Amino acid sequence: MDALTVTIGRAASEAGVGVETIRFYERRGLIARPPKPSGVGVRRYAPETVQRVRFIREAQRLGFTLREIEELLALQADPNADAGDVRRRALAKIEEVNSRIARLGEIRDALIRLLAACPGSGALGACSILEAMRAPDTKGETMRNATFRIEGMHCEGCAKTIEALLGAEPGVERAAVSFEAREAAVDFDPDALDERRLAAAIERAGYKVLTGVK
Amino acid sequence: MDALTVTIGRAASEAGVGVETIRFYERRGLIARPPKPSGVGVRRYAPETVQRVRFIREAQRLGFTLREIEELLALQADPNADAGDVRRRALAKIEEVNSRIARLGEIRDALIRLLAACPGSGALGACSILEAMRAPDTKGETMRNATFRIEGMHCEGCAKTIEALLGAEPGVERAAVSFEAREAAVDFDPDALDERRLAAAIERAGYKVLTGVK
DNA sequence: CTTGACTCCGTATCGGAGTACGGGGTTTAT
DNA sequence: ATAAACCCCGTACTCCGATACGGAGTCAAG
Repeated sequence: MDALTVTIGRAASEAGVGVETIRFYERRGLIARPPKPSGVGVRRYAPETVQRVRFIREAQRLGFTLREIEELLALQADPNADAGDVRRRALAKIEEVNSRIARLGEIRDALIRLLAACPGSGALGACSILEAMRAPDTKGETMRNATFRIEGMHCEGCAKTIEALLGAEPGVERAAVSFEAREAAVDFDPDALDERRLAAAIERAGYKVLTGVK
Repeated sequence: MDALTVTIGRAASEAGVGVETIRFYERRGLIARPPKPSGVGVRRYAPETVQRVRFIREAQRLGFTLREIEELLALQADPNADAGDVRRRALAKIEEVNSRIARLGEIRDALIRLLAACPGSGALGACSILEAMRAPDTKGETMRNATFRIEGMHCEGCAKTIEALLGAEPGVERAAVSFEAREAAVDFDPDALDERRLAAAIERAGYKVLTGVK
């Protein structure tokens, strides 16, 4: 019973986590599970394990996921690893955090605009906030957009042909066909026609539309 | 077969979601499941349902969770509801988003500081970023903090008594006992003593410590 | 009237990070 | 020596928002 080793409960409280969290990290392979002395009894954790758990928590605080932390730990054990690898990861994380902040900023701005336009009390029917949620975004409102994956095009000319015939369908506002991507993007009025009709139009020209494309 | 009603696939594509999403919302009770005509066959969705799904997506875009959206929808159906209720929710959401942004901002700043201090390449042992994760925070480093729930205190005097005797234990840096909260918070040196000893000290004075308190 | 697409419905799975439970065995303080 | 606290381990559940699967039934175009 090495005085430097500790039981799981002690290790957990020293690292500032729950016992179950230690076990969870073991299952995830983030920390090693120390062997039981002579097969039965109580495991004892080395101080390095506690350090490792602290490392994990600190990295989490910095926004890294457990999966990423796994990689950082692997890096630490890799003799060929370079400090630049860690630096690149930190940089990527900053980018990621920045884009999450930007996204949240957009949300906040939209909410603030709604709040500014809101009378603040009265009947719900007049609530401009609910109103805004009912009528999404006020642009491209009635148009629907569909994308088709097309087989059988031989050249740019085929693409232009399809583009023209899609544009000729009543209700189609805009049609773009890419020969390279083998795809067609169509903006159309859902009251006038639907995806099926558009696909049929393409097939009538001798091409094949793969179904189930998002 | 009312021309205004649509099948689930059509409803989904009009609302810009997948078929499974519609079903999921039905299970969650966010939208009503239309009855099947004469018990079998295919359900038909009213346009209001599509509107409702659009509302849900728009509210999601604004940062509301499905649970919150459920409340917004209930509000819409409530004749006693007021636009102020919606306004308050929007405001609370803004606060929430702001605090998430602030949290992410802290993370980003910490990462930026680490990156600034980082040499950028070389051996991993010298990586200041990993180093910072190994040694969390550089303040209050060796002290441990514990909280105890205490039964048997009669007045503020009891709390002061416990506070004094905890402070007298070797290794205790700071002890605060709240009579109102029935709790003690202790900062102590984990190398000198542990929670058990502190609890024992409290019990020696005639109080009861409830175990398993986080 | 066939064929292919769509629908029905229940159940299972994902990902991320744990938390909870239950029926044992082990330690430790008194 | 005994009770209280702690540990072991596997499995299941939590939250959140979907997505996927599979076998059977239904519908519409050609």
